[in-house]
Amino acid sequence: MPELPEVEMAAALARRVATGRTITSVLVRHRAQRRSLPPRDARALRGARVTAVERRGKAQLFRLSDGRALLVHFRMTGDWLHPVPRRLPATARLVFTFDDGSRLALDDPRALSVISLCDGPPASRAGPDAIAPELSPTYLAAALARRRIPIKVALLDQSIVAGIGNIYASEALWRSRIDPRTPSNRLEPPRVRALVRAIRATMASALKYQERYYGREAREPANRFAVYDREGKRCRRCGSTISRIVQAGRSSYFCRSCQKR
DNA sequence: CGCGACCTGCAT
DNA sequence: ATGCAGGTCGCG
Repeated sequence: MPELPEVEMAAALARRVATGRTITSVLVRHRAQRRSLPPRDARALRGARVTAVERRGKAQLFRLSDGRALLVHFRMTGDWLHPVPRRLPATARLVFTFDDGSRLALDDPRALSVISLCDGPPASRAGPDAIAPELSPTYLAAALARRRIPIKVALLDQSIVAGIGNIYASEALWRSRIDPRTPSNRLEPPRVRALVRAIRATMASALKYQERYYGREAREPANRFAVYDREGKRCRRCGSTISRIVQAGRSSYFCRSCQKR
């Protein structure tokens, strides 16, 4: 579930559980997670106190009182599980135990999540966060002018904007009426402005959705997305049929009649 | 650039 | 059985 809004909610949960706590043990249950967090690193986490949990794009950063940091990336299907049931679900790939006895588990059916221990604040070449004021039309226009990749592919590039993934890229382009195939350097300033507004609106509404439904299983509104995964259905704005194309190996959904190049 | 690899589960 | 999935990296 993890694009910016989902990670934001997950980070808030981790913050509530872990801030001010000392890690007493780290259990790594899957080989894939052992690759990024080898046993010696898992052991080296014992006794570390978590001073803060931050989010940068889709990554979460657990700051430790000794200056080190734990970097967590959910990739495709990761999420936090809390509280952790007595009987661990098979998909619980890693479990933290804290000094107050509480536990926090990384739940990830596909086990693609990455957790790694850094000596200091990790250097990142991520662009501005999708909900940060630094994502200005001026900044984005300049970044887009430097390439000529399709705008949908540009939105997935975390070094341009951090936090947007495959779903919200399609959603933001639909909102701003931009064809996902438009070369990034051919977007005129007014359309870049519209795109920035659309990104913010898309993230805001997803955040609102997350606040309502995060951690609950049932009752997902069927109309959550305007275009994502709606191939063949009707466009809510103009009634035409939603198309699916593949860009950079990922599905893009859009309305050919109201999204223009 | 696109494409497979990394993993597992789900729908067809 | 096949193909697909909300992400990223490294390869040719």
